[in-house]
Amino acid sequence: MTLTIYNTLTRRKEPFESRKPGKVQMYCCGITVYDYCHLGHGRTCIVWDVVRRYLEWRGYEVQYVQNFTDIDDKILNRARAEGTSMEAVSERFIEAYFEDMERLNVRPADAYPRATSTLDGIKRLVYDLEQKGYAYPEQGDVYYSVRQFADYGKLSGRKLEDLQAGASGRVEVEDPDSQKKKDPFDFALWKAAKPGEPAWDSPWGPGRPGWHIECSAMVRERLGETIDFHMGGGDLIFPHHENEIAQSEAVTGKPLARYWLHNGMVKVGGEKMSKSLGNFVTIRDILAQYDPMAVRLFVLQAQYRKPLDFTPEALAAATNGWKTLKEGLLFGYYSIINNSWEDDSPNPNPAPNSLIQRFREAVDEDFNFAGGLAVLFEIAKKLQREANILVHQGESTTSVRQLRQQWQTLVELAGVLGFRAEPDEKVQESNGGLKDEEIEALIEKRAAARKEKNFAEGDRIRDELLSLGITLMDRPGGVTHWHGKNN
RNA sequence: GGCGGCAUAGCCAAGUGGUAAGGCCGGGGUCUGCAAAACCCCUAUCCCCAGUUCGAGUCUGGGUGCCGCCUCCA
Repeated sequence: MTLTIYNTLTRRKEPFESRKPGKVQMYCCGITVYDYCHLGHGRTCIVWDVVRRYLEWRGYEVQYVQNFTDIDDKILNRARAEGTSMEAVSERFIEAYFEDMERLNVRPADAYPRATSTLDGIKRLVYDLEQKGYAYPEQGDVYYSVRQFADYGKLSGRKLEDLQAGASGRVEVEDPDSQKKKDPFDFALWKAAKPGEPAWDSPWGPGRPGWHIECSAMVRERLGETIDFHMGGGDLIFPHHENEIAQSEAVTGKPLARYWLHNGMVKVGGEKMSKSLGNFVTIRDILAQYDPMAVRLFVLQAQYRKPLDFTPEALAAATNGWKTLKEGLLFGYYSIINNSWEDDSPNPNPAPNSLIQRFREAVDEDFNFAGGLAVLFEIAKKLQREANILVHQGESTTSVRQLRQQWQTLVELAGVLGFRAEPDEKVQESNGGLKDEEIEALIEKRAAARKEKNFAEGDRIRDELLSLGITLMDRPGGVTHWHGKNN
């Protein structure tokens, strides 16, 4: 079976071949640390986290690097507004980033280079570009000359003639800085220091790096001239990734990345979630209301390249879906099942698992996690059913060995998708503070009342127990079973 | 204006030319004094039109609608 991946560069699905056998190098454009992450960032992080996990599960040794942009106007503005330093602001939000990601169960990257720690590499790259005639200094700034790079536009599928300066309405074409450029699409590699701004020494005078150059420098420094995957949000295709290609490939003459992968945007009310529109919801706000794994499920149920609408209804649906998966994942922890496993001889030669095959076939097709999830749900539903039958009726028609194998399969596949389920001990142990004997006594009292057709009293006792989290089940034959919230 | 993408049941959503995965919601049934829990079952011809084909959600052309990008963006 072959892993097939949609490559933005070629606009096609291509069979995946790593550069070095068994090894994959990935670089993901991270965040500018001037605020808390919103769900859009969350989606990006979750999607590439799972891609990484999947590749590892497929047997690759993955090297994963993600940057923090910690030199930027927006960070500076925030620092000014708060009367602190750029460094203080970025430190704060980097810390918040890690907290959010830990909760979402996003595995840490192997390295998190920052712009401030990559200045030597950045300056070297700017110098190399200047030497090769791709960059020109202007009043302490240094600009990249897009006309020098013949392939400019190959990633985003644009030609310079097609580009319309200022079409996004974000930049004043009459901006004084624009006047320094030879071409409106030239972009800054290095910006001369302005009074009161943090600055670093350079051959072009004190200043700070432009945005695009840090990623080129980080990839070169940490991973090499050509990597396997370069990832990021779809809004980075142009100009950010286009410019990275221009910078890196002008110097090395080699492809920066073999596969360019982009995830779709999160939308709110039909529009892209973004800081500038003010329609964003931070991850921590969402997690105050929803289970992190429900958020993960919400993200992974959509094809990663398509837009994903954020609505309370969708999150609620994901929350319910997660309950099912969680129950399946916790199947092996139910003592009634677990105990009987002890005697079961280990499966010496597990047969080729068709469930795993189906999962792999689905996900191999351009990371179709939604398709893979269908397999997880199939197993989880089965286990949920079996667990209920065991709890309610005491026996199952499925062999213990089979159940265990399915549970292990579910745990394995859920792990690939980054789902984490922990038994909720607090709920499990709470029988409303009552001892088993006390509960049994109440049930007997209720049985007596019911025998006398005093259903009002019987229902009162049932409601009382229910309010303590104990559910009663009247089985045929007048037998009443009970269980706490968590079985 | 340019480039690109998307349109599948009430909602979310998968789908590699051969008669539509999965999730959520909802409905029906079994059981029950009534419930609860549990179990079982049910819910689409794929935006419109025209082609290619023995056969199209799946390819081609046209249309309509929505979205993203065009130097802040995940």
